[in-house]
Amino acid sequence: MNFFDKVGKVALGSRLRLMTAAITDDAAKIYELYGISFMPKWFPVFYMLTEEREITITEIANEIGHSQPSVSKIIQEMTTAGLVQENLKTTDKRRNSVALTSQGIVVSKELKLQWVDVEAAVESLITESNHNLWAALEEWEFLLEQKSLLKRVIENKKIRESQDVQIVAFEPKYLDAFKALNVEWISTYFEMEAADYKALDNPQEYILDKGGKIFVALYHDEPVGVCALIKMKDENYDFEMAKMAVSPKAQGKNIGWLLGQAIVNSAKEQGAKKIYLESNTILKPAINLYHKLGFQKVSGLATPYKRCNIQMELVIA
Amino acid sequence: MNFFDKVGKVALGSRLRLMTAAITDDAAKIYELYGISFMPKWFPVFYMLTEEREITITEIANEIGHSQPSVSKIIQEMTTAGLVQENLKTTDKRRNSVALTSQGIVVSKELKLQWVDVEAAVESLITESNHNLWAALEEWEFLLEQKSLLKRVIENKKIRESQDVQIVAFEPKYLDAFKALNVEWISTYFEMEAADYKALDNPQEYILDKGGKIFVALYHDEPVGVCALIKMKDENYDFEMAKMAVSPKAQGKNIGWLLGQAIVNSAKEQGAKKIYLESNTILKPAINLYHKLGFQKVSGLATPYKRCNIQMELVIA
DNA sequence: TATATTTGCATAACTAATTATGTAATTAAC
DNA sequence: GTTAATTACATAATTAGTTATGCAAATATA
Repeated sequence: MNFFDKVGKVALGSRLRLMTAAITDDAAKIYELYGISFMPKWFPVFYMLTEEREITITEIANEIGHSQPSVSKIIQEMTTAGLVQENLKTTDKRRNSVALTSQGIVVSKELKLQWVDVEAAVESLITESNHNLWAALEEWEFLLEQKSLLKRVIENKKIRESQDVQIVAFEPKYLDAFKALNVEWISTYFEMEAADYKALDNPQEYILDKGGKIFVALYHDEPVGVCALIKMKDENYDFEMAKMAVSPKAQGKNIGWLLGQAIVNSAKEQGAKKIYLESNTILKPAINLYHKLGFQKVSGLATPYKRCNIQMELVIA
Repeated sequence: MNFFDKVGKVALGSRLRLMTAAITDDAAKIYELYGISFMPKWFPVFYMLTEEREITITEIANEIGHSQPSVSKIIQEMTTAGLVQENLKTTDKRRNSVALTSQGIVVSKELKLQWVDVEAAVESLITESNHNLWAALEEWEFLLEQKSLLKRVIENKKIRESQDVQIVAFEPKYLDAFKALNVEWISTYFEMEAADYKALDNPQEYILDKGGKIFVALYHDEPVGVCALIKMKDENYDFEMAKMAVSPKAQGKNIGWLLGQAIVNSAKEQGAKKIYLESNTILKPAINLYHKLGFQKVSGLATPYKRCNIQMELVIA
């Protein structure tokens, strides 16, 4: 059984590598066949020179997708072979403007015949096949430019891992985690304040007994995130979302989003009309998350926290 | 405008190389993302080890399409990293039978999660695209195994060049070429005989005046091949095809085939029923060509040539 | 059974690319 | 008009593979 059928599409890179090797190995033999002393790797650079009368190293590199040092070396080799002349007069003395020599032009004419034959051979392969490799490459270049493979994998990882995350209601055994996770991030960016200690040391008294809720995110049964819904004594707001903390070790698993949704759903169930929150604009990913949850910036409320420089609310439809 | 749109499909190799680079660059970042200390290039070898409990270096190399030294080095690296154990007991002491260590098995379990995510990402790309890159690669591997790109290019070259070949009737100005081309090949393989000199020195008298024909193949107006249709005084045969010669410089342009067809067509026009020829079995490409033209082996006729060890005839339908 | 050939592997040398780095020339910023 | 930043390029170092080579073990052959 074929290796790639066994491994599956994780091996796309390996499969591409082998196909590339097969094609470029044959390319080398094709150059031999036509008896032109020309190295296959020169091809893209040389092609550019047949199109543009004069062009600089960096321009070529950008156009053909090679690195600048690669083009630099190839130009040197082709100069040695007498195909290219360097350092043509330019106003900018840093630039190395290059062009074909008359010998280079002769070789280009011989090569053009070869290119016609190769093009015809590739065309015949495309015609014979059901799946157009050339078109597939073109399309994939576009798709990967829109969203790289890396980004796509990150998304899949997030989805898979968030399936392993459980959001559960607070229990006394999570008391330490509730405090530790909050202390961790607060003391990283700010200083702990009196109001923090009150809530973190006595969540039962200050949050739960007053009609609030605390949710804990478990990843493989380990508490890695917490968030509280705190009853407010305000005519405008029913609840405050506060004390959201996610362990840095567990980032990238959508845990903030899952906790936020649990909080919002719980508020809805309790008939809340508006949820309030306080934060700080240096916490960009957090602010971003609040936006995604539907929170909008507001202002004007008093706050016991020094670190608060932004206030937001969510109006429940 | 995109480079590849401009160049055309000659640049398939370059385009494949860039796509391969894009994918493998992202692969490296993906390994980082999962925090597993594992080099991307280990992947195919490592995968084989997760499938087979014990396997030798060469077996892996054949399976994954790498060279043996490549696998050898990768195994050494993975051994240093503690993932693989080498030199497990085998009867054959040349063989290096390798397997995962217990640590390797642990890593394989972590990697399997990653593979699932990557596979899903590639699948999503395939779904989004009209042209299935994975399927195209699979198909092209098959097509290129059937007939390599090199072979396909050689065919195209032949076709293109045979379009530049003209078959014309003999004229006195081709007298020297007619002799020289024949002397060239005859003296390479055999020795010139008396019968050769008669016909080559006096084609007018010995061939044309007796109702025969001579055709000359011109490549860029240069005579590069000749062939004669000689009237026979035999009850069975109307003509003999003889004195076919193609310059080694002009080989691979289908010239033999074109000359042969001209001869056969001319014989047909003159109402011939059977054409005869003499040759030698060491001239394999020639015998092959005669077969393609429809000649079949016969025997029993007298011949003035020492070098003749095979006789053939073409019955015209 | 001695000898030749083949096989399995490691090591060395090479290749075609890449990133990293240094330097001179140019452009921008104060 | 200095000084800082940027640009264009060459050179060096690195990488992931490849072929070439040599040696010991195993197998085939005379």
